[in-house]
Amino acid sequence: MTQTARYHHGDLHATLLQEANTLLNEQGIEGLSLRKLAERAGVSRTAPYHHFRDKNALLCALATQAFRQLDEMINSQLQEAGSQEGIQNFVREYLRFATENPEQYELMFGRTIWKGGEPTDELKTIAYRSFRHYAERLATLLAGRLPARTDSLRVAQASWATVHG
Amino acid sequence: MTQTARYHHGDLHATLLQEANTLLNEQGIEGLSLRKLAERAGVSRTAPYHHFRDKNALLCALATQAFRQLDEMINSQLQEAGSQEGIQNFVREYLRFATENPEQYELMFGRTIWKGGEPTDELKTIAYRSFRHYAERLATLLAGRLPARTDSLRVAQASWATVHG
DNA sequence: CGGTTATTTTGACAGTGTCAAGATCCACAG
DNA sequence: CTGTGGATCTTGACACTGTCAAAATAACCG
Repeated sequence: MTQTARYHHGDLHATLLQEANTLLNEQGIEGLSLRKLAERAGVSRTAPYHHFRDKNALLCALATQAFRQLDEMINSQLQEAGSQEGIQNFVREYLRFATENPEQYELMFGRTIWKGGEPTDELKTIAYRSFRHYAERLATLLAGRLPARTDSLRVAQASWATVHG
Repeated sequence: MTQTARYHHGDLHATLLQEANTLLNEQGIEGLSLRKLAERAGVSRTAPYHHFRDKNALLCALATQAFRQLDEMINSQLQEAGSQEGIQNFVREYLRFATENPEQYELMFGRTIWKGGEPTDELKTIAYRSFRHYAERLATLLAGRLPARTDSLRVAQASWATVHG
């Protein structure tokens, strides 16, 4: 629906993303090669190039997907915005995402995309949007404290430290 | 002196480390290939393998070198341990190291070594030692505050955030 | 049916890390 | 001085990787 459907393969675009995700979880970010991916999808080595311009584009698409997922998680929890311990719950949920999906997390914030190759415009917009949602969410949860911007950084750093350790 | 000297090349071990460092600064961590390195050193592709078992070993050696440098910086500043604003000075110096040598910093703390390949024993010991020095230094500078461990983490996170942005 | 377009494949190229065998050279024993 | 040994380096090869060009195939639309 997002692109096309049912040609030779069926829907390679989706299949590739899906298989790339499992490959990412299995072998880590550096174990993800286009050729392995193509083989898993049952197509030839260069088939993915008609759905993603680059390997970088593929990684950006994966990261975008993960950001969407994170965003959804954030927004879904927004309704049960209790008061005090809602913060703990929120942070816990955020950390859970980071620890349960370490590879996607690395992909989202790591060097591979943001330093090496240029991130896609789509990725940039959704990343910034996600961060904005995140900051707003935190600002809502924090009634009287330091400015929200500072605290969001704090939490981001804490989650990083958690993943790091 | 550390290993050998003056055979065919002269002292490849040192030359390799040196050239690898400049290559690291020029092309970043992923632009560092053993073959380019060998070409720069004026030797054949597999020559480095008699001085470093792996590419990973080479990277670990580079990181070890950088840790030594950091350690030296920390210890050199230890003598002029003023009182209050000595902390700021220390942090500033630490951040300066991180921002002036971003590639080495990435190598020291980044994923490449600590996740992908296993770090060398030498690297691990000096990394832990460096961290210990760092923590002790901070504990000395902080008279009455939170326990030192927490604060050292804070500073580490801040430096990471700085490099990240 | 024919043609246009989307999709996929085959072949090729450059670059990477790494191993196995051979060549080269230095140092030191005889 | 000479040759043996071990350190050092090179050549050749293999299996990967990303990526491009050109050909082949299949679907759609008129």
